[in-house]
Amino acid sequence: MELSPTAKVVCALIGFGKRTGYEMKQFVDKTTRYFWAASYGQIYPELRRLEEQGLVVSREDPTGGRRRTSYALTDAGREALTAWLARGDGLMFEQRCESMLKLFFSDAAPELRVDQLRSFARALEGNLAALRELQPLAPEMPEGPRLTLEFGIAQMQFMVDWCRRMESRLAADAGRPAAREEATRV
Amino acid sequence: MELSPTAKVVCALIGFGKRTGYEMKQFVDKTTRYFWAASYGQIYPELRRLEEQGLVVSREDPTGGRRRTSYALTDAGREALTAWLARGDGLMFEQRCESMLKLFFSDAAPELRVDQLRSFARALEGNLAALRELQPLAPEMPEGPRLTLEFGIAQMQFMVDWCRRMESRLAADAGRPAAREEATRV
DNA sequence: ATCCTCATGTAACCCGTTACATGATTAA
DNA sequence: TTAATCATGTAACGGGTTACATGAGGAT
Repeated sequence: MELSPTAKVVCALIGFGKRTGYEMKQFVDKTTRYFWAASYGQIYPELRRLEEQGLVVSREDPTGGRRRTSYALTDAGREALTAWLARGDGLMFEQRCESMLKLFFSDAAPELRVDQLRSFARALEGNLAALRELQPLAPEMPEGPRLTLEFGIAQMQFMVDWCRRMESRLAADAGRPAAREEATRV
Repeated sequence: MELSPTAKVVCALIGFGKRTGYEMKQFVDKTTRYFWAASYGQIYPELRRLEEQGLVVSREDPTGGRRRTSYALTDAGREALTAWLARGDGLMFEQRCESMLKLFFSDAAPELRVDQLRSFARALEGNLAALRELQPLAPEMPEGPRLTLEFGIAQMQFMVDWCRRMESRLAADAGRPAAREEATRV
């Protein structure tokens, strides 16, 4: 039983104890979004599909007069989930980073390079700050989430540091080659 | 003039000296793919669209009897390109990493954690090796590509190291329970 | 009253990948 | 002559985001 990308997260989220579509989305936005995002437009239809396939069961679970639908894994669902975790595939690591793209092509406008790096670093620092806010909760977390949080922080820190290093390297280089250019050209 | 994501790369590639759709694709696969991929299905239609919009011009440029279409930026195209590079937006950094997702949810099957980490590290080492093969060309590269290559290598190295560190940390944690298991089992 | 949060959903779109078709040239 | 490479293209599909609609309950 091959799960679609979204089906994987959804099953995993149910297995993790997130029972409503709404709750799943909130949780994803707070935790996994840095390496795996999900929108309502994926979650709700996927829950339906998974129920049709018999991997989850729904149950009406209103809070007062407010309707709510809770989901739970069936045996087949639990099986599919552990099978997914056990499979050695899905090692993919994809990035889409417009800042790096701009940096790559920055020779078309070299004077903007340092600024690009600087604003990229600032943006990353925003992410870093958001992750750091979760850190106090780390001792209470299961090992999986704790490890990925730690990774996220380390990774953001690495990228910020790299940008800062490049910034100052470029700033330093800017003096000398300018001097050389001057010497040869003038 | 707001460029679509693909339009940005395509214009930048032409500005960089890549003139045919085929050449662009080869180049992207060798260089930017780690932070920005592109397929024929995007490139060729985009070139058409850009020509309609007057940002590029095409020219029939056959090699022998083999037809070929070369593209060049118009003034409007060059302007759009530098405008894009100058804009402070597009700081987005997106990742999609199934390994991290599995790690996050690994408490559903903790015994698989070390293996997951190990195979993730191996996959990353593949990327790292591919990037290292480009390194000898670095001195000949323009600064932009050289910087992003350096970033790619450092980033992959960082991730591999992180995985290895976690592997041994987890192994050490498991060491005690494992020893206990052995003691009881043998 | 008003606004925020809880909660569910969907339609329109954007975007991108895959897989295939086509055909010429060059290297083995 | 056969395979690989150069070269262009597209149709079908899958997947995801955005924006919106709806409505109840709780807080100010």
